[in-house]
Amino acid sequence: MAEKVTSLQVAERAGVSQSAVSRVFTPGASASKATVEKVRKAAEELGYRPNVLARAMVSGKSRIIGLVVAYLDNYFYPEALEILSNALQEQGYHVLVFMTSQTSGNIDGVVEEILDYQVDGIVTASVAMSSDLSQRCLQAGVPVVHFNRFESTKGVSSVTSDNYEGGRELARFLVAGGHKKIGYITGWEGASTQRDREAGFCDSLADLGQTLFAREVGDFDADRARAAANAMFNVAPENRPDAVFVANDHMAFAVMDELRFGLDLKIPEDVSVVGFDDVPPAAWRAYDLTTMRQRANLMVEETVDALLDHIKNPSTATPRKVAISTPLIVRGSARVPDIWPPQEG
Amino acid sequence: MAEKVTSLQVAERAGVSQSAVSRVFTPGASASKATVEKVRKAAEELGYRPNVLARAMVSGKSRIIGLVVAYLDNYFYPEALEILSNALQEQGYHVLVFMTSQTSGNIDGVVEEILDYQVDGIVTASVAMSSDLSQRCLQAGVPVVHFNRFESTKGVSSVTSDNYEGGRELARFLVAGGHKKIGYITGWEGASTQRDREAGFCDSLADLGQTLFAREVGDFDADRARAAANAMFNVAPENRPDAVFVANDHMAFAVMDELRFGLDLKIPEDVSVVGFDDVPPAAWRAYDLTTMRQRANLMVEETVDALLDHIKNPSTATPRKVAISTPLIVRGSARVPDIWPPQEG
DNA sequence: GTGAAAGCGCTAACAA
DNA sequence: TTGTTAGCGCTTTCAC
Repeated sequence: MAEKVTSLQVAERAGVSQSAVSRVFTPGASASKATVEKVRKAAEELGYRPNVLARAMVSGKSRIIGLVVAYLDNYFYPEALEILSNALQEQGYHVLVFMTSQTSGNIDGVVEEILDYQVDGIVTASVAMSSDLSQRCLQAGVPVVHFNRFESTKGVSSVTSDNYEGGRELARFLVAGGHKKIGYITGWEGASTQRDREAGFCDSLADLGQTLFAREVGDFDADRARAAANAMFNVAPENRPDAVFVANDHMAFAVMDELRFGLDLKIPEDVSVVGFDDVPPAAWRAYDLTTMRQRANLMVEETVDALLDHIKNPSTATPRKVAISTPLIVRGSARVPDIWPPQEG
Repeated sequence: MAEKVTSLQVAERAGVSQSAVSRVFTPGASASKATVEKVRKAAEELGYRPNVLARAMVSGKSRIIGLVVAYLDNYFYPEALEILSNALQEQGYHVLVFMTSQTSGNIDGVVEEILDYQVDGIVTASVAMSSDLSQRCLQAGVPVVHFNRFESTKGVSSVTSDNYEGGRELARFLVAGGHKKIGYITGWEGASTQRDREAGFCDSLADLGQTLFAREVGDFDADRARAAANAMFNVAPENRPDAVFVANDHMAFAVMDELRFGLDLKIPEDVSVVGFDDVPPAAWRAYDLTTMRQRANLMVEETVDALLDHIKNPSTATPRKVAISTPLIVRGSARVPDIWPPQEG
């Protein structure tokens, strides 16, 4: 077992001081060409690599970002995680993952654990933490950015889609498609994403002279969504919506299955279905779901941007509340208006 | 910005030595009831929490596990990641994620980076690393376990499904179902999972007096699988397979879509389709895919078990090669034999 | 440009 | 049981 090689050993072999070795491996440091060469050679021969943890201790920068994430069964998150992790890696950071569940209210405990690792920043994906805790992070000088969850807490940044406007657009689309009895299956009602999507949808509906024809709670859960679909559609034909907005794709797939296979309804002939997220299966032919695209790449970009800004300029950086616009992806699960997009003027 | 609270400050406030504080926060240490109380109180008041990194430096144990993972678009991995992360958390470890791509052969570089974090162990999910690198890890005293990828390298553990036996079972199922022209769409041919599934499938076919009727390469990629399906099925009817085993579910969905919507074939009437993994969408009614279940929970259990064994008993632990059996999940995408499971005797 | 020296916050002997 | 002491491997003044 070839034991750990330290900078001191490299120094001895290169015939320089230990601090010289440190400088060679420190990006912004100065060393003569000769020294650099000697050191690199010795390091190479010994298989030396700097100990990130030791560096973190003295510099106070761990280059670790803590990520709190709740549920990976919504396929938006694996996608986002992949992009986020890659983006951070490119900046020389790495992601320490902390799983938690939305319901098991131990999120605060998880965040404490994260802080113990002296992370340089925290990203929470779709989980809410107490504003108490947010304060603790701020006080500890650890910037927090909420991904896909708007948080009004002062001082923390959040990056989401423009869920409100996305909801509005969906309503316009459905109404333009001639639908008169429009239903909505909600996400988890504690989530800002859910609230914003619903508010935008209903406001827009109102603008167009309609109101929600039916509403059921889905909690962002496939099983509950299925039940919601049943409650909403397993009724006399005249009480059946002719279109339904399901608060995210994950639920929408379950709803479509229930509609087609459970209730023998045709999509979009009997009922139009639209979702939100545009996760990969939305594009699968069996679903072909019309949905609002959450642009994970842009969201991540903004997240990383905000995070690094706070890390690098602790005093001057100002919290951001970013809302990314969501293009409507028109596919086959909902009747398409004759005129779409709407004519100008 | 309430600056970092150190154990020294707690010590002063509690009127004890700094090491007393350390002991109170070290699981297996001894301290009198009185001391414990004083220290806990002081720590509480100051909001003290031990610095994991400092602890790691001196103890040599970081309680960080490095996870190298390639592609999260196969939904088996998010699932596995979630279970793994939770299992490790329960043992007081955390997961540092490193993304890489199968193709971009920089896996070795990634592993070097991992080592820099002084991780206590490494899990690679479905990626191969050079045996050179495996050696480096062993030499550094960092145990490696390969998840879902068999590696013959001496000294490293691997946990997979019993892919060979799974392949065999699928062949038995298809043949018992009366299929005579059986095709196979491969995964990435460099993967042990792919090789084992195919070997088992073909060996079993041979035992039953058949051979592969058609074979196309799918590379575990949805697009390539679609193309493969087209190449295999867009032919004169008599040259068309009556069943196809697709090397994983992720590809199977694309194949089913292509068969139904591209070629207007009925599943399972015109062609039976079976997959491997049993990811959540396999159970969605629109696919209802008959497939071999990879039991992620058991696989993770074995992975964690092996890893901790190596970490805790560096000298005595012996590398393990675990293969978890895979139950066949019979759904509607393939014709079901009249007699199934086969009668004994 | 370079080396000496002082720690970062903690654990682990060692004495007491 | 407790306090004292010596580092873990590194970055960073500070003289030279």
